[in-house]
Amino acid sequence: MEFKLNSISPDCKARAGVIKTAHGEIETPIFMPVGTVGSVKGVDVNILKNEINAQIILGNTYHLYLRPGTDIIQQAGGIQKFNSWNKPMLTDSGGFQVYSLGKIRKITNEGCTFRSHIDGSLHKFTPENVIDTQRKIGADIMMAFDECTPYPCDYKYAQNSLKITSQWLKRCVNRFENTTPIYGYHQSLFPIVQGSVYNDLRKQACENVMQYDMDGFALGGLSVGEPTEKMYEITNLCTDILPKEKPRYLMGVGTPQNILEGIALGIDMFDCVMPTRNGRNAMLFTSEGTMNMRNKKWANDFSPIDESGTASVDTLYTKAYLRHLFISQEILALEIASIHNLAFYLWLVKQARKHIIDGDFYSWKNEMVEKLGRRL
RNA sequence: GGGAAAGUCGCAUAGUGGCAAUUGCAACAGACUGUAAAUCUGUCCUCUUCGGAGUUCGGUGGUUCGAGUCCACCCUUUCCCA
Repeated sequence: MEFKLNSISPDCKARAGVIKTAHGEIETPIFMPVGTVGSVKGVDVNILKNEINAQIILGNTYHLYLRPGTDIIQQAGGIQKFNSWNKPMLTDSGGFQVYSLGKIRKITNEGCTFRSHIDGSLHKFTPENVIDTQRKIGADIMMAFDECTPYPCDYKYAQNSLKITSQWLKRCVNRFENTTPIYGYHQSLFPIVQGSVYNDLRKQACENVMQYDMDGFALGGLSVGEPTEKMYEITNLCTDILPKEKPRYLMGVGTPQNILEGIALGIDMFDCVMPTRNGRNAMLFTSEGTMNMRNKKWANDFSPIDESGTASVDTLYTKAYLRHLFISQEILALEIASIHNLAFYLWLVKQARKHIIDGDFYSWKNEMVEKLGRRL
């Protein structure tokens, strides 16, 4: 994998670059739609490519391991063939499930045992088998196995968790370096910086991950409930330390505002379930603010969903119709909202990139953030 | 004409002497950040300084300390027999 920086903002840390992977190029900063089980919920691959202009999507090791299982994916020739996406993919390691499945998992130094959320069966994830599984899934970017710490998280817990995550990283890297891709193309491994909201732990975590010459670095354990300012503060601290010539990925972030601020702080990659999940729950993000499409005020608003939207659904359908679909619990509502939100997110990062290259990102960003926070 | 059953907060339901009154739907809001989420939460008779206060269960009377619940009559609806 290659990363080339095209330009850096004069008045903040925003960067525009290009990541080259075996499945194609990714222009950064980029938002990566989440497709946990190998599918971006409610959105077909053609729409993802042609309407949304997605360049890379996520999959999840834990979910794909449980279903359909790595055998099937291997028989298909890797995840990009299995889901017909055939473009860059990234798999999360299951580290987030260490956090989100808190009640049905147990962490040890060795790894983490999970109860399947599907049938309750017991499964053990270790840094080694998580790398093996990600090799079998075949994403271009694999994530190290970590513990995404909860918030609030006391210092002692964060410190101990970071110790485990660091040990796991060492084992992940070791396994990564002693295995080869199954499908003949290069796969990268991104370490994850943890350390909760503690500056010294984060600094220590950054220095720890930097000892490995990996293709990119991620910030994890943020946007889990901490104050937004804290998230920015930690992000800023980390991007000051992490190597400039490698992509930085802020995991699980976030709102459109979070993404623009993240870009200003030197982040290149983002992913979040928000555009799809909130879309399914009737929330639309637009350049003028957010809308709850279930609200009565849209009942007879026959204006386009988003006049300035880039997806065809934005001008094809009206707000009143979309509200009707949500109220009637029609599956089409979820699809339209997901397409709109993802197209908006991808439009947003593309604009950000353009303004970074043009050199006026910072002022544009401030203007946008103000608008994005509105409630329509 | 004769007989039977039933009328509860938008709709549908629960309730057979201590209830502002069950549940579902609908309605109206809110939440959602590396997806156990097409999910979850709240409001849903009126007013409220959120402590409460005031009016309710087809209607009118009555029994009772107390009635959606018991009694009488009336009104309405449904079904059955002529």
